[in-house]
Amino acid sequence: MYYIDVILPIPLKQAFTYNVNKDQAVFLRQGMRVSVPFGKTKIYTGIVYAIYNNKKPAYETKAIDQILDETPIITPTQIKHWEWMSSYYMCTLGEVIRAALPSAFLLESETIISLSSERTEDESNLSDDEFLVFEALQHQSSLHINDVRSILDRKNVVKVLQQLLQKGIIEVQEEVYEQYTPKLKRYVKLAAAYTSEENLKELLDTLSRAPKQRAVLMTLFMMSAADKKPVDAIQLQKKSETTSTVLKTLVEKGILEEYYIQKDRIEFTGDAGSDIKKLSDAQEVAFSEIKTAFKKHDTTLLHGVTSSGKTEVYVRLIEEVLETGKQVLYMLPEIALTTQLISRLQLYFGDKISVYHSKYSVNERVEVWNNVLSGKPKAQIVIGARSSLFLPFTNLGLIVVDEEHEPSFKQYNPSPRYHARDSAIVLGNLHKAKLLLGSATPSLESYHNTELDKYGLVVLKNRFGNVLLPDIELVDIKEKHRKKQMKGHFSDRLLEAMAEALENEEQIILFQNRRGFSPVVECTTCGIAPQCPNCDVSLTYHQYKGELRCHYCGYHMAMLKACMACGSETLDTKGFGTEQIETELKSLFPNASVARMDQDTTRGKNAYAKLIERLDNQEIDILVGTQMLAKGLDFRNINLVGVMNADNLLNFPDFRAHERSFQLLQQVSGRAGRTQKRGKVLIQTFNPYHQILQQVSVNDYEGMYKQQNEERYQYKYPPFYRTIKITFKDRNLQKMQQASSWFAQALSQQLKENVLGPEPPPVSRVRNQYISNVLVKIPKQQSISKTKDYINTVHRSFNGIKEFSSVRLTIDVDNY
DNA sequence: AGCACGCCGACT
DNA sequence: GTCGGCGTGCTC
Repeated sequence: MYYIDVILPIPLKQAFTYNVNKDQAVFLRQGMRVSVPFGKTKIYTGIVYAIYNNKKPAYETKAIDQILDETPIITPTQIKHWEWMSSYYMCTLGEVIRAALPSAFLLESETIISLSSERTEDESNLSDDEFLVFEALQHQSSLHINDVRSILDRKNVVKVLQQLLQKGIIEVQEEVYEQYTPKLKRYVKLAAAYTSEENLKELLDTLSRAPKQRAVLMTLFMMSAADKKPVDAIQLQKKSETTSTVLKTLVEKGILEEYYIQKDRIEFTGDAGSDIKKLSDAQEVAFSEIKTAFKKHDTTLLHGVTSSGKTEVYVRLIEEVLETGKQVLYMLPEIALTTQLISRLQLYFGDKISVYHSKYSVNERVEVWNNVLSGKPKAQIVIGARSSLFLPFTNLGLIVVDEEHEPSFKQYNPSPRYHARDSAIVLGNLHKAKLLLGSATPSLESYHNTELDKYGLVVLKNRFGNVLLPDIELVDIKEKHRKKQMKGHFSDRLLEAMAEALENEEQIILFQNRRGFSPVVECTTCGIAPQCPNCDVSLTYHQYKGELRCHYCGYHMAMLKACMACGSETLDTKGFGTEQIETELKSLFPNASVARMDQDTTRGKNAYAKLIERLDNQEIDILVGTQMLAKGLDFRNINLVGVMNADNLLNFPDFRAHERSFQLLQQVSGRAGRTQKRGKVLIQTFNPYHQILQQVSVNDYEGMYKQQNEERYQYKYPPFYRTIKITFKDRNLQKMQQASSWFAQALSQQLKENVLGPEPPPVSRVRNQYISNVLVKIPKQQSISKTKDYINTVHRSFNGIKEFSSVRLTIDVDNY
């Protein structure tokens, strides 16, 4: 008897052992997929981890269902990388696998719900439950039955789904086995029987009374004579100006033969091979400095101010690596992965680029995966979001992590809660590849690492073409309020600058880090704000639908006419969002065309691209938006950027709030004045003397770094201490509190004062679940892996306590 | 995680 | 009397 250990994509620590026969054992390799029965009913896809015949397990083994691959789809290097991830981020290998493999690789024996592709019905006549499902599908492309159960918080969801199906809102997919379907293209050729000249002549004679069919044949001959390539059925139909019926008849008569060739979905057809732009002197210096740095350090940080032309430097570096025949991974945060950037890179590298991120369909992702695995030239450069680091590289030479400081490189949910930048560094080591981190505002950790000489550092101080950095001015709106120089949320200073810009036919960007109309509705009589019944937050007012919504669970209700608590009609809005700015603008500048960019307006597939296009065509004068604005927008005609209120960024309750504010404000400012004319940035704030704002206004990254680093040291935060956050959730408040206290106590037996909490987060209840956090701080000299071992030990004993079995627990390593 | 098994309340 | 609620325990 032979046995294999299989890793299943579920959050269970162990591998599972199945028996196979000798033939299977000889055929199987580590990294192949098998489908296996699991539990009473389910069939799962698993990855073969080990094959052996000596040690018989103590329990009965089941036989596998079938082998799904001819050759491994996962490389040994990937397995090593994933093992590191699972131990470092304290999750199971199965969870890593689930995140890593394109879902088409994992067969599902379940119903999958997605939004209908041809949706005509509007969403207004949906019941509450139906709307919740609809809303959830806006955020993730597909749901399982169980997701729907948890969203609606009840078991019987069939009725709701049937309604939605009937209304044409959703579609369901049932039990797909192998989900990947190759795209096939239809070709035609002359049947073998007619290839001899005699037969052909005879054939043409018999067709003399069928001129249409004859014409098709003649066109076919012409086409195959012109270029010796196979003749595409659709092309033939077009060229011979005929219908599909005629073609079909010819096939049915046995004169033509149809055949299919597998085709790649992603095909780059534009012109490629544009010459790589000549680097400016500064870029050239940076380029050679990077190469020098790489001799000493595998990882180097490129700190270049906004629009200093970092991309061109990457391009040169990539070009050099390509010449050695190695693969390149270029990672970007999801939001920065715009068509603008991709097509720019395609100009240089053409069809050597593959793109990999969440907007791509499962089939497209499988194709990229296979191309990378087999080292195809068209996947020599992969540009992608954080999940692209799971691809089966065989020969990686360089990883570029652009916008290295972006928080979206860290995955929060679901597990594995990995940081793509840090995981990329490990991946690079495994491949002995070089790593370049790039940012205009590096994260404190990375900059700190350059100070410790762990990373190399290369600086690009000036903007490309010596364009000046924008002039940043702080506007004291406390003062302006006092002097009654505010119109709504606009200071006279901002209005003045806007009027001038409009006069000059320049475009304006306004930044407000909050969507919706106004976050809180409050009764001015009794001071009570409407709360979400499921979560511990106030509801947000959305004007366009006349609704109050919860951003955490999706709960919504009609806007109130009177206060629920005291009945008086003195409801007022507090705080403000993008929507309100938009409304105010319409009365302040009735002639300007205003657009809004936030999660609500960029929901559809092409909405974002359309907005960009309109902006590019100067159809928009003023663009109001959230942080989405900060990335990748590169337009010539924007000279004024207004930040409506910097304070809500600075007051965010997180130890990184100041660093993040600096980064975000710098990024937003970078949108202004990308041409010769110097850009202008106005930042409205109640607190113009805040250190961070002062540092932003004079572009003092170093100063910010020094000061923040000092604070981190003082308060024992990263990069000096590492942190691990353990979260407890339960519907029952008491149980949750008991469980988290027990855990914290158990931890502090050994970790002493470095265990903080349990402490409820700012939003302490979401979807009727009470939440509490325990934070473990790890001093530099303390072993990280030993600390984790200890946490695991405590976790195991915790799992043995029956009273706590309903409490959900998650562990987030490096929770920043 | 997912699922079955098993034991208690509001309905035909 | 049943349908369905979620607590409990197991999965090679």
